[in-house]
Amino acid sequence: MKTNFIHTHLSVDCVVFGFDDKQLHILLVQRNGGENNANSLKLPGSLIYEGEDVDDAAQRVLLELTGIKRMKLKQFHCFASPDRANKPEDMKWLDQTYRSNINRLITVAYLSLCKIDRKLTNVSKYKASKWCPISDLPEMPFDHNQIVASSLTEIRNWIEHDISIAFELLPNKFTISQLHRLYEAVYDKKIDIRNFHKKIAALNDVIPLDEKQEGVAHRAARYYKFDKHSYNKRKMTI
Amino acid sequence: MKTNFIHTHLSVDCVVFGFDDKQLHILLVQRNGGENNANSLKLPGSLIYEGEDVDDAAQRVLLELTGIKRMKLKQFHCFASPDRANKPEDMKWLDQTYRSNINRLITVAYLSLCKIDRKLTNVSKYKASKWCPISDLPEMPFDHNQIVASSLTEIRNWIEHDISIAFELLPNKFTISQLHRLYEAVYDKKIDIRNFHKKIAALNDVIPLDEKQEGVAHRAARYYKFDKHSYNKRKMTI
DNA sequence: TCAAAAGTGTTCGATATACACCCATGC
DNA sequence: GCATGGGTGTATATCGAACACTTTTGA
Repeated sequence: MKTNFIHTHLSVDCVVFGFDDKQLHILLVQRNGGENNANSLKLPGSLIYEGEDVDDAAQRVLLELTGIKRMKLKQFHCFASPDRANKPEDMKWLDQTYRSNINRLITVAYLSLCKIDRKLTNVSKYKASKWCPISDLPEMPFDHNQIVASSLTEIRNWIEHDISIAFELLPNKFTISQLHRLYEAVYDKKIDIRNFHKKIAALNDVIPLDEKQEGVAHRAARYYKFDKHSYNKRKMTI
Repeated sequence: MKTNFIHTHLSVDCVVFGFDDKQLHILLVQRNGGENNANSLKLPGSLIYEGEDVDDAAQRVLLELTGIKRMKLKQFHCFASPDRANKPEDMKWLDQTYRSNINRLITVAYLSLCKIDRKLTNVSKYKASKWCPISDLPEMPFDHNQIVASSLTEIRNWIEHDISIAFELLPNKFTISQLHRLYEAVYDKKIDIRNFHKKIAALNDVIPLDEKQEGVAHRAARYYKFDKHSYNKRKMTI
């Protein structure tokens, strides 16, 4: 009985969302060490270090991936199916990568957000990272496809409880139309534009600027900004 | 660098809520093996077995604790602070209990629900279990107090997304008044009783019975039941 | 002048909130 | 008859949903 208790390797995997004005994307990395299966993309992740909290491990993965410190992130689920890491190619990759006899791998999944046009300074082991539209994801190792699927419902909940995260996906100056398309992408449904304007106008922390688009072949849209500080202060006091 | 990756022991801990018509309670167990600190209560939990998913481990803990199969349960957070298991008395208890050199212990926390007057057939290692009101919890080992604190916001979210779980906390036949007190306890605020009646009347799956209270020193309240099957069917089709 | 996207108000129904009195029962 | 909790209705405010035309700009 006692001997049935196991210790296990624990990893974090990060689902980093981006938005390109049309659809949601996810940041994937090349699985390195697997030269033979060259087009093998996966979620960025890592085993946790000794003395490292899982939140810190996720921050570390994101820093190595993007060069950005203290990104917004949210733990959303622990995936621990005993079958999740037992495909032969996945076991082989684990052996090659960590040179450690990994009998079982459990992962804690995180959501994060990144402006898609942000320059990423990849300081990590990853050869390359790539934005993939969620409508056209490759088959990924382990249960990464399942993790992404469940992250989609999570990002909706998150936005509902905290609008400020929507603005992590947009440029600092954005148009209502961009925000509108983002919401349509997140909720995967049409949203009436007039009602949407009203809703945004009611938000004190989304502030219209005097600036407008230039050089567009149609009426120029006004730019807005999001006042993070005032939003956070307001949130505190409620 | 590679040697910094660790494997860790992984446990599940369950926060089982009950309701006694006045306040929420949590089911705690005696920490066994700790004869010297006799009044040491903790959350029921266990290390996971080889080949066991965390959800299954939580189900197993609940079965051993209550004798009930397939209780409703919900994973809500993974607690992995490196400091969470380094109090001397906690380390000593781990050694005694698992006879295994546990360098680090990470836990996945679960919410569950149980009718407080249900007879529990404790088939487990636990000497005793005890319902404790959430307003008067003992100091517990590890970060169990913190786990309980965060479970409180979780149970609100859960009820909001799935009313049916409220009825896991009440007898099969209940009065509106009981349900009302439950909601007041969960949200920790007064709720207008007339509006509450209206709200419940609008729920198709809360069904008034012909039966009433007997032997009470005031007007007898009507009993209601919750039609789980019709609720689930309805939920499917939406 | 045309194409393309921006911007703008009103109405309606549903939902949440506030609020106070009579009813049934056992003692 | 009184103490205790059960049960009921109305008015108002708020929110979300539906719906179509005019404006600005570059090509």
